[in-house]
Amino acid sequence: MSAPTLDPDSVRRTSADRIFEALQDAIVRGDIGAGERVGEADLAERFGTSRGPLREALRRLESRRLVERTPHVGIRIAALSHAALIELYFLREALEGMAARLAAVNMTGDEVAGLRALLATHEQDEALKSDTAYFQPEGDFDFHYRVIQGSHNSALTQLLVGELYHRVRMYRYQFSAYANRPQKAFAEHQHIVDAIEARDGDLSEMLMRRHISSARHNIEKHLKENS
Amino acid sequence: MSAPTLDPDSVRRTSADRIFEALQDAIVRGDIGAGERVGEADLAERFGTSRGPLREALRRLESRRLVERTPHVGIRIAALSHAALIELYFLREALEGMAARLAAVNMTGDEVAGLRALLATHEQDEALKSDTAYFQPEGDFDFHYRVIQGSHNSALTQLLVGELYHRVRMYRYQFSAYANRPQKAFAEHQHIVDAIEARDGDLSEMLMRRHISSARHNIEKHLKENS
DNA sequence: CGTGACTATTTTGTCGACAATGTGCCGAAG
DNA sequence: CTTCGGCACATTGTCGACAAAATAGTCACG
Repeated sequence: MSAPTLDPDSVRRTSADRIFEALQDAIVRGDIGAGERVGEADLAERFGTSRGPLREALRRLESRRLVERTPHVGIRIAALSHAALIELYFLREALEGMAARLAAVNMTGDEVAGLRALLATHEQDEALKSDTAYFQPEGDFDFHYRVIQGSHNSALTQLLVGELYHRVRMYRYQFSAYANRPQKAFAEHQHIVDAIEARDGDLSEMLMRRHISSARHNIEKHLKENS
Repeated sequence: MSAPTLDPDSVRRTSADRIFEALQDAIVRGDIGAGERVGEADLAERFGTSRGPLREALRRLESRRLVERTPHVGIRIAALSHAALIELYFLREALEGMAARLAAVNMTGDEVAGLRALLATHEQDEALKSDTAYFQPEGDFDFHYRVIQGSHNSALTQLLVGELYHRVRMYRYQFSAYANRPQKAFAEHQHIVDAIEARDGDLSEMLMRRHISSARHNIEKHLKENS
């Protein structure tokens, strides 16, 4: 039963798609420095393809604001600024607050149960790493991702997952001034799930907004200290 | 003083940019029917260019959700659905509510004065057309556009202007089930400006949310009647 | 008569070459 | 010595041709 090419989607995956993902990953992780100027020919050779697919990947990254382009001049990786990061968190507050409100109404019983199970696994991880006091980003993303999906509003989901989250991840990787408040964040996640389970939309939104607002304040504090 | 090439930006305008704008306009206005399948070669010939720039324009339209693409199959103009339109208005409620709140804090005195002046011109137009009871879309967009800009939050502005508004315009053109409540909308605009001028962020957000919510209810009513 | 596989056509994906534009360097004039 | 102008280089924009994939039509078989 082990088919030669078992990937269900990679068959349909075009070369531009692969470059897009690889490049996005490289940018998010900081392998290519923020603000750095890059040439199309270099990148094409680096990823083993021609300039055609590469340009398509770049266009997509441009629309996600991960690269900036000026005609006839070239492209550069998006520059990171403290102000832009704060703006992003204000956006998240409004959008994920809305998501939490909708999730309280629209999430199915199974989805709520899944969210609870996710928190249970986090609790175990947390118990183990309570000393290091380091909240691994992936778990946090998982939680927020599920709440967003739970809104059952596809326009909202696409906006958050497809546009904003990559930028948030980029900042998380490259400004290490983050989280370090795992217990608090975990407790807040719990309260949010409680409110969703109680189908209390108002409370869910309020708790989510406060959760993200706290994260923002934490970031602002770190940024001020390190400058 | 009439220079030969007086355009400040079109010098730097690439062919793909022109196609992008032209195609976007054609889609928004409905010259190309929603849901219709289109071939790259046809479009390229239709716009008098080759497939290279056209594909770049299509990628951009795809990221704005105006066209949908499946690899190796082709592209089709985004389909319009009632559900998607309602989702869009919920998004606007959250985002423009946030914009109004920020505008109340961040708008300069000149910007507020400009907003007042805009409403004055609307009032004149409105007085003339009060019988036809038809609120021209451009004026409404102008108002919302200025409030968004007044937020002085570039991430928010780019999101609303660069991603959402074209879709809203598309629905406005193609579902004619709209507005027909010019006096009410105009009065709501006035109240929003009042709140902004008073630097009352809470009230500004509330009024903007209610304004958009009313528009949504109006649309829902129209949609129900025409089906 | 219906269903399945195969082939042919159409459409998209990819590539390399050419043209156009912007940038930086170099030299000459003030 | 500084500044303006022109030239050469490098990079991006555009184009046409080729390759790969999917759809649709057709034919044979049950």
